Formats: sequence, C-alpha cells, structure tokens
Amino acid sequence: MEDRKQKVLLAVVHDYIATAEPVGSRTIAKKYKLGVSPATIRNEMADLEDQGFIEQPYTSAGRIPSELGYRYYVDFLMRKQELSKEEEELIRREYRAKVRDVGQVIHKTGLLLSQLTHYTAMVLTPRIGISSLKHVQIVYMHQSRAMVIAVMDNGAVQHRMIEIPESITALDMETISRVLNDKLQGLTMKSIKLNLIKEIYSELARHKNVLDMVMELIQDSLTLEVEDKIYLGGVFNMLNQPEFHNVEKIKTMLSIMEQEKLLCNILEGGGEDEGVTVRIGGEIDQWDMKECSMITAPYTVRGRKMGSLGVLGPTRMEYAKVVSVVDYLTKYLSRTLERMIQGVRK
Amino acid sequence: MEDRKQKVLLAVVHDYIATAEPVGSRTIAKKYKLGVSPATIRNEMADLEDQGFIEQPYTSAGRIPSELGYRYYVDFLMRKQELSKEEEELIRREYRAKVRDVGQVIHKTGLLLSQLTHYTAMVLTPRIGISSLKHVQIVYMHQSRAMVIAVMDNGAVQHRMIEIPESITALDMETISRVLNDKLQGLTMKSIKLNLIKEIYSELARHKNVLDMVMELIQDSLTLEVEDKIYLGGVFNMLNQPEFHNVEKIKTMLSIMEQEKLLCNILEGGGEDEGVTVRIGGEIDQWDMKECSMITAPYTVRGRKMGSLGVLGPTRMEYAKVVSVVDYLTKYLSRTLERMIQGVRK
DNA sequence: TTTAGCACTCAATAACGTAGAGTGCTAACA
DNA sequence: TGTTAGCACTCTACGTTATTGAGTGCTAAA
Repeated sequence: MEDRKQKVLLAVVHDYIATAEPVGSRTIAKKYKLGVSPATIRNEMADLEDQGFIEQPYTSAGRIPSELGYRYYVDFLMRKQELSKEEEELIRREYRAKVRDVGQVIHKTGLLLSQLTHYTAMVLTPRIGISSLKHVQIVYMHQSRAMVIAVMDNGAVQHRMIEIPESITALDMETISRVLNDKLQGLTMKSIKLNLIKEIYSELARHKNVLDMVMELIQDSLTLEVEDKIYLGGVFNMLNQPEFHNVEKIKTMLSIMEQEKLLCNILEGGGEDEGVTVRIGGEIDQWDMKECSMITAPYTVRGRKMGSLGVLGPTRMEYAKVVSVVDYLTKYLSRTLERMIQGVRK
Repeated sequence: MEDRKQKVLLAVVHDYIATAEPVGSRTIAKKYKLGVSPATIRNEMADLEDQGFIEQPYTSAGRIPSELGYRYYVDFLMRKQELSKEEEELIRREYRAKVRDVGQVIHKTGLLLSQLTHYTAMVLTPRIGISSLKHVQIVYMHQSRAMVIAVMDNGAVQHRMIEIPESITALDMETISRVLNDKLQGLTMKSIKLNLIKEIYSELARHKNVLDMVMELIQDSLTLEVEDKIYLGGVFNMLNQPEFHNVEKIKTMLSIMEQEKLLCNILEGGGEDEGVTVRIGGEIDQWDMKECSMITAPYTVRGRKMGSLGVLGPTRMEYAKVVSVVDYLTKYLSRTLERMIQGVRK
C-alpha cells in the first residue's frame, strides 16, 4: 500500500480509537498534518473504502475502520508501546505484596490487567496436568473424624474430612498412611493397577471402610478434572465505552460474562501456543461479540502452557497499549508461577 | 388501618411489583374486585398518600408504593409463599451432585439463589473463627523443594512450597515435623509463648532457615485474616428489571458489585444474628442503592453464625417469594455445611 | 358514604423543521 | 497526472410543537 494511504488509514484508526466518532477528511487534514488538503484525503479515503479498510456508517458521515482495517493496522502499522516506568513499578509492587498462593496471584494479575488497560480482564487458572501421588496423610481430628490429605507431585494439595469408626486408633491411621505411601507413592492414575489395589485392601482388610474413603480422595486428586476457573475483572469498564451505551448490548455482554465455561473456551480459542494473539470482531467466533476484540496470550511454566489470560474490549480498542500490557503481564505471571509451583512434571 | 385501605395498599404493591407501572384507580377496580368504584378507590388512595404509604411520580400518574408502603406490606400484609415441589426438588438435586468442598457448596448455593429468585445473589464464604493447630507435616518433593502442610482443628488446611538446603534429609524433615507437632499441637496463636518458640529453635538449631519458613506458614494459618470472599451470581438478572434500563444506574450498580469489601459489609449489615432480614431502599445504608432492596440471612453451623447470604433486587421486588427462598436455602446450606465441616470450635 | 361526570395535568409519542458535518463531483490549477 | 477549491447534496442529530391518553381531584347528585 502506498505510503500516504497507510498514513491516512493510520489517522483514521487512531482518531477513531481516541474519539469513537467517525473521522472526516477535514479532521485528518487538521490534526494529522499530512501536508495535503482535505480533498486529497477524501480521494484516498474513497480508495481505502473500495479496498475494504474503512467504511461509512451512513452516507455523508465520516469513516470508521472496518475489521479488515483494524487487522491491517495491527499487522503492519501498529508500533509497540512500551509500559511507562510508573506502570512497571506498579506491577512490581503489587506482585511483591501478595504472592502466597496461586489463587491470589491469578487474582492480582487480573486486577492489574483491568486497571492498566481499562478494559475487561480474564485470567484462566492454571491447568496443572497429569500428576502423580507424592504423599498421603491421615490426621486424627476428634471423636470420629479424621482429615485425609493428599499431596501431588505438581504441588496440588487436596484434603477431605472423613468419618471414622470409634474403634480406630491413632496407630491404625499411621499404619494406613504408611502402607499407602509405600505402595502408591510416585504413581499416576494410569499406573495404579488393579492387583496393587487388591494388595492394599488385603493388607489393610480390617479398615476397609476408612480405606474406601481415603482411596476415593486419592482417585479424585489424581483424576482431578481441573475445574477451569476464571478470574474476571473490570467488567464495568466496558460500560464506559460509548459503544456500550445501549442497554441491550450490555445485557448480551453480561450474560456472556456469567457463563464461565463459554468464557474459558473463548479465551482458549486463541490457537497459538505462545505469544500474544489479537482477535478482532468476528474473528472471535462468538456471534454476540462481533463488536469486541480480544487480546490473549498463554502463560507458561518451564515452557509448558498452563493457562491463558486476556483482555476483552470494543473493536475500537487501544491495541498497541493492550498488546504490550498483555505481553508484559504474561511473562511476569509465568515467572512468578515458576517460582511458586516448580514441581511440574517434566 | 381499616381493612379496605389495606386491601387497596396491597393491590397497589402487588400490581406495581408485577407490572413496574404506576397503578391507577381504574386498574385496581378492574383487576382486584374490591366491589367499589374507581372513585372510592381514588379517595382511599388520596388518604394512603397523605399517610405516606404510596406516592405519585408526577401529577396525574398512578401511584407507586413508597418505602414506608413496602415496609408496611412486608411487616403486616405479606403472606409467606412456600416453595413449589419442583423448586424443592431442584435444590435437593443440585446439592446432591457436588458437595465435595466448601467452595463448591457456596458456589452452588449462590447459583440456586439467583436462579430461583431471578435477582442478584450474594453468598459470603464461611468465616471459620479462631483455630488451633492440629498437625504439621513436611513432605519432601524433589531436589531442593518441600511442601509444608498445616491442619487446623476447624478443618482448614494450608500448604506452601518451600526451598530447602540440599543437605537436609528426609529424616531431618521427619524430626522437624515431630518436634513441632509435639510442642505446638492444640495451641492457638495466643497460647504460643515466646519461650516455647525459643525452645523449638534451640532444639532444631541446625535447621534454622527451614524452621523459619515452616513457622511462618503456621503463623499465617493461625492468624489467617479470613479473606471474606463473596460469591456473586445473576448480576445480569438486574438488567432485565425495567428500573435498570438506564445506563447510568447500571454503571453505579456494577461498580458496587466489583468492590468485594463493600459488598461484604453491606451483606453483613443486616444486624440480626438469625432469621431473614429485609432491608428496603434507604434502609441499606449505601447511598447508591436507594432503589434496591436486600433480603439477607445468616447461615450457621451448630448455632454459630458462619456467614451470610442474600438477594439484591429492585425495591419493587417479589418479597414474599424471595423471603421464602432465602429462608429455605439458609437452612439447607447450614445443614450441608454442618455435615461437611464438623470440627468447629465449641 | 358512594358514585358519576368533567375539567385539568402531564408524560410520552409523533411530526416537523433546521443546522451542521461530511461527502462526491466538477473544473481549474501546478 | 496529481492536487485543490467550490458547491450541491445527503443524512443525522436535535429542538420545537402538536397530539394523545391515562389518571387525577373536585363537585354535585344518589
């Protein structure tokens, strides 16, 4: 595309992103100093419209970028916009404060994401993957209650309260723990064979019903269908966007936001296994989101994809800024998780 | 209040709840068969307005209930509306399905609450209260990593990954675990004395840095500022209410919904330690919520209040229905939690 | 005490006119 | 051949005005 045409397109995109109003030739001539008259710009715009990069909402209004226009902008015209010193400082500070458990980190990340971009942030909780058993422990609580705890090699911990017969002693529980650890340690769900289980049951025949409950927890922990949880933040930022001044649109938007499953699919739909993905309007294959764009990226631990995060905004989004923020935060999150989890299966 | 006046008030409240339109005298005469003409009803309405139970949005419109009117309705006129068989069945089924951990139960309850009422549901996670240490365990993971697990007597479990010197052996970790269990078991934060800690440190002097990290986890677990989490559901139900067809209102609403802390305070502001509380309009002391009502109730385990749940809707809310649902679900939730948690401090 | 009749009020809706932003086209210009 | 000024034309947004209709309050009769 000729240089001047690109400049005009860039002007349209920038101005529309900034003002949310259709952009006219006069405005461009005045604000963007291309050194030519409005009439010339009009000619260029007519061409750009023919080629499908911009469109008119109605005869004799200004132009707005089409999806194709945004796409061209993102792919060829956009220049990465680094974070400011203050923003980097903010991120560093926030992460320092609360880095205790994974949930908190995810939460914090989402908060930062929505604060920095002023759009809606979505962060998927890490999907840990296949794990093996590291340790089982039965802790006597009181009367007829005990706590079973299972630790996985990937650092996940599950616990459950169980009811135990009055007759059982602390020693019994230690025995059970010990036998289970001996037999099952290091095994994944798949590698636990039927006769191994039989063996355990025969060895601990006296405690069948306790064993039942413990084995159930172990099984649950090992097969754990990771209940893809998602953190959502800054939903109400969307309402400040003029394109959502229509109640109907807000409604469809919010109803999507309440369907966690759907959101997860959309978030994961980015494809690529690494790097920032930009999806514009219809490229998100969710009919109700035609007027939105998403910028997503997976975060990793030791090179393995653990989950994704992303930003949802109107197609008229500040792409340059958001791409930088998403990129920066994914890396930061990856590093932080790496330090926390570690024990991921190699 | 005279009988007929009550009937008129009731008619106004019912009709306004159903239609969201100011109610005129003709409508009442037609729909509610009081056996008198519109003119008579007009007179009664004029009286009711003088007494402050109903009001006119503008001259020559119908009447709508005032806050006082709703209050009178809730206190004297409203008749409890039992749940239908289908609804009870739904609740039972949903609870059967997933009752594994506390988080899931809270989530389910919120979902049900919003589904059954078609308003916004809020459920506070249980606040467990002072706890004492039941068990500490250090589990070796791999290379220089270990997992510390602390179990409280109230059934809470905390875990954290720590870094350990290569030199440390599995036996060492067992020793540390054993010493800590011996010394600290059964103690609350308050009852751990300084010289007890010194004693531990001197006994395990060799492992000072490991001990540091373990003690930190124990301290965190025991002091655990219960991070009042809240489950929110059905926010978008609000948008179906005609009173929220105004974008500005939706905005203030949503911005409140994103402030968890604030929500917790509001939810807890109900006062009473048991039973369903109805707060109408300004009775919620949150300025932006003048046009909303809340119906809340605390849930308990063994008679001790653990948290609250509630429903937020427009002042024009189906009070009778919602009160029943809230009442029913609090009891159901209390029973379910009782079965799950048990070990609460007596 | 109740009711019919009637004048009056006021929001909501529709109908109309106007202003302004922006275009496309044409013709002149470099 | 590319650029620019001029101008007629288009279409939305907005403000003004008229119309409708629901609902009231008051009065006087039953």
